[in-house]
Amino acid sequence: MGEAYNVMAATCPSRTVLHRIGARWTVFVVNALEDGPRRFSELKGHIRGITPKALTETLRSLEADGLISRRAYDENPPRVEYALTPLGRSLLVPLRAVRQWAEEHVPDIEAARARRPSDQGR
Amino acid sequence: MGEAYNVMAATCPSRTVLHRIGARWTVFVVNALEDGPRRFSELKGHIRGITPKALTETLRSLEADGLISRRAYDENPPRVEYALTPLGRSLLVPLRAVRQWAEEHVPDIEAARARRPSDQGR
DNA sequence: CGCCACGGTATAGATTCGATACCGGTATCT
DNA sequence: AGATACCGGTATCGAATCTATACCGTGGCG
Repeated sequence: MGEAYNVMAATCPSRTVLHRIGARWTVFVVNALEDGPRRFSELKGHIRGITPKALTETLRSLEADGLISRRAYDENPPRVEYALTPLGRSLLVPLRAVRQWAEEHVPDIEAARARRPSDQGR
Repeated sequence: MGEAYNVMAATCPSRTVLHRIGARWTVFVVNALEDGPRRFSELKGHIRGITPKALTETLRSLEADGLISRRAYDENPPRVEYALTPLGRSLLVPLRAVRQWAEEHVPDIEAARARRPSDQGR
């Protein structure tokens, strides 16, 4: 089953998969699509701080990997909707857990950082 | 309770937490420590392809955030052991799920990439 | 006409990353 | 004694990546 691939092997294809998942904005975009399709500028507004370039690249990558779908309507002003595919929805499960962990453990991590002021900035 | 923080807000501290989790090698290092303490060169050998620089930086960051502990023994040749803290162990749960997802869905993603040869390289 | 909405591109500068070489201290081999 | 090896890292440098910011084309509307 899941035993055929091993992320620890340098040449394993799961490496590139994990790399994509770990890319800077993937967690945000996938989480932002959990409630259904969204437009480009909705995503840009919801994920604060993302630049249009970063959003475009993330969406293109996720689309190439079959995690999201892109649907352009021939209207004006233009309308483009992005949605999770079933595969993307299955990824949402572990990524939502990561997001929740991050939100829940902020105080622990801030406390740890405060304990080592020298490393604080990074 | 996890409601106090929201990763979608640009200024929310959970952002920096999620950024750290999503850093290039974090998933690998945390997963590599799941079975107990390991030495620097054990980690380097186990996580194929990681450079010493990347490993050092990842370990320092995780230590600063209280996710792993570093213990240096005064021996020769030198010995340094890294281990997950309880906090790090709690992060292992969602990260192991991410790793498993990656290993399980390699075929799906490779199929999706094959369907769009133009975007394949990235 | 003049301006706005939308879904992006273009460009440039800062940051991070990876590959590779090297280091200090001690034990062990010849 | 001298050479060599082990361990846990640094140092350096060029390449890849990310951010900020400005801009664009199409078409509708007042």
